[in-house]
Amino acid sequence: MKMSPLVETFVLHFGEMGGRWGVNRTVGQLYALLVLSREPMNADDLASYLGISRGNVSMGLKELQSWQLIKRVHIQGDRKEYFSAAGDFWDMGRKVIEERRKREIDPTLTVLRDILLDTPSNEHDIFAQEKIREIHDLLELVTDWSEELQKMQPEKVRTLMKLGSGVSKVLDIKEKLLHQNKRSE
Amino acid sequence: MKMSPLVETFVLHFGEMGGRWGVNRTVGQLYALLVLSREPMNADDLASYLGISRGNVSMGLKELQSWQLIKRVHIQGDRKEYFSAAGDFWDMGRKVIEERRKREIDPTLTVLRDILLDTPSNEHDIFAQEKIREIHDLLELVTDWSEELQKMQPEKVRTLMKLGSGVSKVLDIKEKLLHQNKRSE
DNA sequence: TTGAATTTTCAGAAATAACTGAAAATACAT
DNA sequence: ATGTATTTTCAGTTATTTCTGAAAATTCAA
Repeated sequence: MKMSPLVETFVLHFGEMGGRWGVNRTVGQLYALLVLSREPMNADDLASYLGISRGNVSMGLKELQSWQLIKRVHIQGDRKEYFSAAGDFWDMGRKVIEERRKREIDPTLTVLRDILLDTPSNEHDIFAQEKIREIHDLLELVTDWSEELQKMQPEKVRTLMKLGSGVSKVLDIKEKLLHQNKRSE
Repeated sequence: MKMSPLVETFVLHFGEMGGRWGVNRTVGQLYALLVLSREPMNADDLASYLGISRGNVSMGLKELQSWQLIKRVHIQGDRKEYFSAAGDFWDMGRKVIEERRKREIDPTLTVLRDILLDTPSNEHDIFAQEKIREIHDLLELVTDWSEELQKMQPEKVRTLMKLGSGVSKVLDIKEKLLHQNKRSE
């Protein structure tokens, strides 16, 4: 089976990009194809469209499910399993960020915390530990913040982003209000 | 030459993580080692500490320089070139985000824009194009915002992050002020 | 210049990751 | 239970990435 040129361009590009984000080409292509199709698809269709083996599709779908990016769909009178993209692209962004944090940042924080518990034994290790503390604190700040953003309603986040550089001014306003309160206490 | 256990733990872990972020293990290790050392190091030292070939170090240093994460240092009376980490870890975070955007998001935006210029020829392509527009708009919003953050002073960004979920309240206040102004016009 | 010290390059080797396809396992209808 | 449709697994193959080390290029002092 063949994809339309429009779909094909998107799917192939997304496959390449998938490689850069933590997933392999196939996983990227599978997801792209499912996002663009209104109807759910089964593994055979997917393999045929993408020109890859049945086994490879199975692996890819398994991974996408573990990322909760796709969902199984049952179709009346068909024994095959069908799949479609779960949620919108905003959800997918969230999932990817969350998952990457779990796999990349969290283990690092754990290692850094362990290192910080040790007592440095010489001049050089004291310096190293200071640097590591700096890195640890920054990573912690960023992950905490990203968790907060995840919890906020998408609409709020959108508003915040649209604000652009205006956020700077809003922060100033907040500062001013704070000082006023202090003075009136 | 051997690293202290403290340094070694950090360097090895950073190497692993480097693999996940767009760089290879060696590049990650080189950077980690340079960050933790007060004195600049030359390529031979680095190769010896990390137990890798001279050529590999040369490649790695070249890449780190292209990312502007390290700087060359000349040392009096020594013909060897020395290197040290450029800027603090905050800078490095910025560089990595910027570089990744250039390599991963920007090309995608270009492709998506091209696709959006086409006129869809059937029902299915119309649906696909709608989805692609959604994705395009979100990616654009996020990249624009990330550019804004890059331009802001680190201190401001830090304040914003520390605010955490409080940002939501600040946004509400801003809304209220806006409405008041409108009413009083 | 010449030559020694140093860095860079790159072909081939080694290590890692991705993919295929057939066999094993599972799910389901009768 | 039995047979068939379907999915999953995984050993072996292929493709990709990373690394080595020796040769070529560069830098610099004399």
